[in-house]
Amino acid sequence: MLSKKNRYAFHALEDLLEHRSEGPRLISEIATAKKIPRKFLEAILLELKKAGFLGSKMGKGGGYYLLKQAEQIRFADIIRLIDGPIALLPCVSLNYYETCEDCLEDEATCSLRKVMIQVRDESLKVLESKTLADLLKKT
Amino acid sequence: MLSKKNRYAFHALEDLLEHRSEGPRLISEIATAKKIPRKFLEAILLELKKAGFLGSKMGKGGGYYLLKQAEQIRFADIIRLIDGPIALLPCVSLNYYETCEDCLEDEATCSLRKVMIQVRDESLKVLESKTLADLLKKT
DNA sequence: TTAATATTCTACTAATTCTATGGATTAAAT
DNA sequence: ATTTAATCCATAGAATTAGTAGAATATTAA
Repeated sequence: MLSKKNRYAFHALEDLLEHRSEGPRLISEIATAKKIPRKFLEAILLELKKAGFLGSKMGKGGGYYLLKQAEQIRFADIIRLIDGPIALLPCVSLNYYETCEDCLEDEATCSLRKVMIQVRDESLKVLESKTLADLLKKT
Repeated sequence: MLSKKNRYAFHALEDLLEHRSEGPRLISEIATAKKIPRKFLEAILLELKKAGFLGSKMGKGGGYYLLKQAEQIRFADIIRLIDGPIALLPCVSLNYYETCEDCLEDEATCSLRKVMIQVRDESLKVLESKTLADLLKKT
C-alpha cells in the first residue's frame, strides 16, 4: 500500500496542477484544499522540490508551483521518491536494488525472484505510463 | 515491498514442497534449511495452517505438511494472508476494501483511484496466475 | 503411565518506520 | 523596517514489524 505521505503527495500535485494558472500557491492553501496537515505537507513539498518536480518562491507572493509539464510527471517517479521501491523484493528493484539475502541459491536461479520480476514489469507498465495529466481526465 | 515475514512464508512453503514425499517436516528442519528464526517461523506456519494451506501433527513423527496441491496455492493468496492488501490504496482493494478518506470527491470520479485500479488489475493478473508450482520450475 | 517429542498458545520486548508538530531561520516584497 | 512565506532542525508519539521466552497441550512409544 502507498503510505499516507505518498497519497498526500499526489493530492498536493493535483492541487498545484488545478491552480497552475494562478501563480505560486501557498502551502496553507494546499493544506486546506486537500485536507493535509500543514507541517507534514511542508516536508512533502520540500522533498518534491529537491527532486526537481516543483519550484518555490519565498516571501510575499511566494508559494509552490510545478516545474514540469503534467505529462512529464509519472506515477512511478513520485512513488519511488516518497515510498521507495515499487518492486516486491529488493533483489528485483531497478532503482533500489540490493543483493537479496533471501535468495538462498544464486539470484539467477531463485524462483521466487522470477515471479516477482514479472509482477514488477506489469506494475511498471502502468505506473510509468500514467502521469499527472491522467489525474485531470475526469472521464 | 513484501515483509520479511512474507518472504519467510514463501521459503517455508517451498521447503515443504521440496520435501513433500518425506512426510511431516519439523519446524526446526525448515528453519535450518531456509535460515529462518525458529520462533518466528513457528508463528508463520501456524498462520498458514489456520488459513487452510497446511496441516500439522504433534508429537513424535509430527511436523507440518501441505494440504493443497502446489497449483492451488497462488502467490496472491499468500501475500493477502501475510501482508494484507495487494492494492496500493484501501479504496481499491478487493479483499480489504475501506472507504477512502483520501478520495475528497466521491470514489466514482476520483482520478487517483482510477489509475490505482489499473495497477491492481495488472498485478493481480500475475499474482493470481502464479502458484507454488512455479517455484519448482527451475528453468 | 511415563518419558520424550513436537506443535500450540500467551505474553512480551526491541527496533524500525510512519505520521505529525514546534519553533527558529532565511529570503523576498513593499 | 515590517510582513509574508518558505526552509531548516529537532523531536515526539503511534503503529507496525521482527523476534524471543516459556508454559501448555497433544501424540507416540516404551
